[in-house]
Amino acid sequence: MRIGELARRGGTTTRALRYYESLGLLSARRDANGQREYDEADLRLVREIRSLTGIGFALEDTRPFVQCLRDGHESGDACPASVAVYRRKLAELDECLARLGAARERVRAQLEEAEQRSRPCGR
Amino acid sequence: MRIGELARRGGTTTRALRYYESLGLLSARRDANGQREYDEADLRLVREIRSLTGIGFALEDTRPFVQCLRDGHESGDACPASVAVYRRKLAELDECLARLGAARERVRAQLEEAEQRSRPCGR
DNA sequence: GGTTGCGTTGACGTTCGCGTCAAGGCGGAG
DNA sequence: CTCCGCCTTGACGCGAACGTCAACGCAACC
Repeated sequence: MRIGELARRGGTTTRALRYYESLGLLSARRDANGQREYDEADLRLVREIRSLTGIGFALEDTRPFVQCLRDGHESGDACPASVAVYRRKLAELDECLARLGAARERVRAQLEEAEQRSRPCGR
Repeated sequence: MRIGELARRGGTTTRALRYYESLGLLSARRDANGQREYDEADLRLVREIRSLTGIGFALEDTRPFVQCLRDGHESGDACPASVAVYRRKLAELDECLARLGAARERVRAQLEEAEQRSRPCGR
């Protein structure tokens, strides 16, 4: 299949696919006219990338998963490097959740205080 | 006071202050040499901006608070527009927390699953 | 022959909040 | 005089993940 079909089936755009290629995440054979030619394995890679970035992974973070699939594993997270990314991401998410939770609490307190001031005498 | 002192006392940089001015958040009188001249009220504005951005507010979100102080209110959040930003931010934070919490759960589940596969027979 | 639809590369634009030069002016100390 | 420290404007850089446009080629259809 060519790049347009891969984009449609992968739920993305041709621009994104070329971008992934520029990062070395994807590679393509070329046909007689110099057009990129992909197969089902490439579609699998694209779906892995989109699935992970959909969760909030950076493109760089998807690299071990893609490599894992390329190495013939049936799942992108079957390799230690991928699992390490999971762990790191989990820690990042926990830290981010803590910061946001603290921020939320500060905003909530400020809001409450401001509302108190606007109704000085109860209720 | 001039821009360097305002930056120090406000806990930021001269570059940031000029940037705020370019956004219309800050304004400055000029002395005979064309240099920016600030007073304590300006310092107050800068501290309001820094305080809010420190919580995670975008610079645009600080505008109502700054305007509120300029209008003579003793607190930047004494105006309805500021309180509205509080509410909006609170909602944004809640949504963000929900998304991140869901992402965290997905990653955690993936991680657990991957670890199961790597130790097929328990323990 | 012209149009449509697919592909190609290259390069600039976007968003945010500044950082980091560049090139110069002004005032005071030594 | 030079040097230092402060100030001025203007302009480019950054990082992420592409969007968008330009200008072109190739194949098929009418």
